[in-house]
Amino acid sequence: MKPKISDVAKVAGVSPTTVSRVLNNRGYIGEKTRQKVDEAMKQLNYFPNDVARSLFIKKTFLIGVIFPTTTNPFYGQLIFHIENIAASLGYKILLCNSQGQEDKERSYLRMLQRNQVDGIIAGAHNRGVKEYDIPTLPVVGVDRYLSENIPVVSSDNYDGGRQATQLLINKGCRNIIHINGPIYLETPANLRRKAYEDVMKDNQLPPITYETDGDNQAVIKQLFDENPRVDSIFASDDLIASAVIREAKLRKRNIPSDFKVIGYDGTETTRLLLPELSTIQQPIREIAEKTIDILTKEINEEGDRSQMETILPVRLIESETT
Amino acid sequence: MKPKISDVAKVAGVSPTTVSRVLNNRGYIGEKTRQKVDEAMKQLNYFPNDVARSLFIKKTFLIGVIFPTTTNPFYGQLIFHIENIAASLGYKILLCNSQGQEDKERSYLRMLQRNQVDGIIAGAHNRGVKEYDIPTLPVVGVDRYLSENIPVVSSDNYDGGRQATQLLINKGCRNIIHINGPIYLETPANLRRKAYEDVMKDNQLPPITYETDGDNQAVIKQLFDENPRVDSIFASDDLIASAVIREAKLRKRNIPSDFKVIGYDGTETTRLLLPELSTIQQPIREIAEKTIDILTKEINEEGDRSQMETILPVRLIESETT
DNA sequence: TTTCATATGTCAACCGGATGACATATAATT
DNA sequence: AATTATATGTCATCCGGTTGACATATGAAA
Repeated sequence: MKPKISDVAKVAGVSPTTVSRVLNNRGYIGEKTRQKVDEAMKQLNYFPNDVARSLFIKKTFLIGVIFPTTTNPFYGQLIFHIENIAASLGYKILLCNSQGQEDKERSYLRMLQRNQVDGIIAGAHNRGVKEYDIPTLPVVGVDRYLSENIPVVSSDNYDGGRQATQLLINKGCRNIIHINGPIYLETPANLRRKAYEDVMKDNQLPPITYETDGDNQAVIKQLFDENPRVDSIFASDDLIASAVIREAKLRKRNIPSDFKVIGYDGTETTRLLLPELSTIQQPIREIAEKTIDILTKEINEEGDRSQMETILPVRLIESETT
Repeated sequence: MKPKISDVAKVAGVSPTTVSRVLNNRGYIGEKTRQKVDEAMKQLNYFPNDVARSLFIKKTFLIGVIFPTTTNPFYGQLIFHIENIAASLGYKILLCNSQGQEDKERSYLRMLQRNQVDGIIAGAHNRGVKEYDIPTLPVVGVDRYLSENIPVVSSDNYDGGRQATQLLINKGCRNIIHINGPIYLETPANLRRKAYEDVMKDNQLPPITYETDGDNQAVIKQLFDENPRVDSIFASDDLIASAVIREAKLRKRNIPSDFKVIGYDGTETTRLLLPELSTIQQPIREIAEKTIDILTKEINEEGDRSQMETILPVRLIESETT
C-alpha cells in the first residue's frame, strides 16, 4: 500500500497535521521536526497524493492540449514548447490528438472537463463544435477561431502569404498557383490564401488556387496537368511544398531556374530534412509562450478581455527553391 | 460554482445515491428516473468530477509518457499512436519532454507519482536514473533499458543495422562509415552500430564510426575531411542522414552513383519531406501497440514477467540514395 | 513575573463521489 | 395472501489531504 500522511507521521513521531504543515510550509515548524519528517518521507518513499490535494484545493494544475496530431512537425514542435513552458510554471499537459474529427474533439472536451483541467489550449476545431464555450473554463485557441469569447494566438498569416507571393513575383514569376489544405476550417491560416489572392490581383495576375483534402499527390498532379505553364507554387505548408518539389522533379522542371516553390511553417524538422526549401517560418516558440501567458492569466483571473487576438510576426527564409 | 451530484439530485428530484447509481449503472434504476437524471445533468451542464472519483477508486486512468521531445518526428509519431491507442482504451496521456536531461526526468517521475498515474511509458533515460524502479507502478520502456525489472519494446535494431550495412555492401560500397547519436545511453539502438561493425568485419572491411553530440554538421564535415575516399554512410537516424546528404552535395558527390546514404527510422514526416532517402523503417505503430498492451496488462495485474524484451521487425525502404 | 512568539498536538469539517447496509414501496408472480 | 424482483431513499463511511479552531508547552523578551 502506498504510504499516506498518517504513515509518515507515525514514522516521524509527529502528528499528521505537522506533516501537512511541513509539506505546505505553513505555520510554525521546528528545524528538527522538519528533518524528522523529511527522513520519514524518504524512508517510506512517500509522495503526496495530488489527486486528494486537487480535490480539496479545487485546482489540478492540468492543462488540456488539443491538436490534430503530434505527427505533424508543426504541432509536434508547438506542443513541445507548450509542454516545456507549462512545466516551468508547474502545469502539466493532458495530450489530445483530435485528428480533425469532430466527435473526438467533443469527447476530449468532455474528458478534460471531467478531469477538472485548469485550462485548455486548442488548435483543432471543426465547425460546429460549440462546446468550447465553457463559461467556467479558460480556453485559448492557436490559429483557430473557436468562438467569439475565446482569445486566439496566431502568426501573421496575411503577411506571410503576402511575403511569399511577393517574393515569387519579384523573382519574375507570373503563373503562380496557391495550394492549401482543407479550407472549410475557420482558421486564420486562410489569410495566407487571401493575401495570395490580393497580391496577385494587385499585380494584375490571375489567382489560381487548389485545395488538397489529404491526398496531396493527386491534387498536385492535377494542378500540373491543368496548368502546364505554371512557373511557381506557394504551398500553405511545407509538407505540401515538398510534394510539389517531388512532382516538379518528376516532370523535369528545373528548380529554381525554371520553377519555384515556397512553403509555410519552417519547423525545425523541415529545416533539417529539406533545408533547400524556401519557406515562411512561424515563430512557434513565441506562439507557445504567448498562448500560455494568456491562458495562465485567465486561470488566475487576470485576463485582459480587450485583446482577443494576438498576431506574431513571421520570417521569410529564402533558400534554394526560389 | 460547478454543479455536483447533489445539485443534479435536487433538480431531478431524486436522491444523490440514485444519481450515482445512474452514473455508474449500478443496482436497479427505473427508465423514467434515468431520464429525469439525464435531463438534470444536461440542464446543469454537469460533468462528473473524475478527481473525486479517482480518489475513491484509487485509479486515475492516467499514463505518464516520457520522451526526449515531440519535436523529433520519430517521437512525435510514436506519441501520436500511443495517445491514440490509450484513448481508445479509456486512458489519458500526461506528456513529459525530458530533453535528455536527468534532472528533468527525475522531476517528471516525481510529478507522475504524485499524480497517481496508473503506469508510465518511457523512452528517455539517462544512465543513473534509478528512480524508474518503482515496485508499485507499472513501467514499460521503449528502445531503452530502464532496469532489469522493466520490460522493453523496441524494433529489431540489430537486424536493421545489418540490413542497412549489407545493402551498401551489395551495392558495391567498400568505404562505409557509420555515424550515430550519443552512444552513452544504454539503448537497444546501439545494436545498429554493433550490427554495422559485425557485418563490416564479416566482409573484411574496417568499421569506422563517428558520433555526433548534437552538432551534426560539424561532425559530418570532419568525417568527410578525414575520409576523402568514403563512398557511403549509414546514419543512425534520418535527420543525420539528411545532413549527410546536404554535405555530400556541397562536396559535389553524386548520389547515388558516386556516394550512397541510408538512414534510420522512416517516419511519415521523413517519407514526405525526403522521400528519396533510403532508410530502415521502424514499425512505430506496432511499437506503440505492443507497449500499451504490456503496460495495460501490468496495470491489470495480468503481466507476463517471462517476456521482458519484445523485438519487432523493421523494413528496408530502398529509395534513391542507395 | 508576565507576555509573547514559536512549536506541536487534537479534533472536526470539507472537497465530490462511491458504496454498503438497511428501510420502504410498488408491482408482478406464485 | 405471500413472495419476489424492481425501484428508490437515508445514512454513514471512506478515499488522502487541507485547513481552521483551539489547547498546550517552551523559551525568550519585556
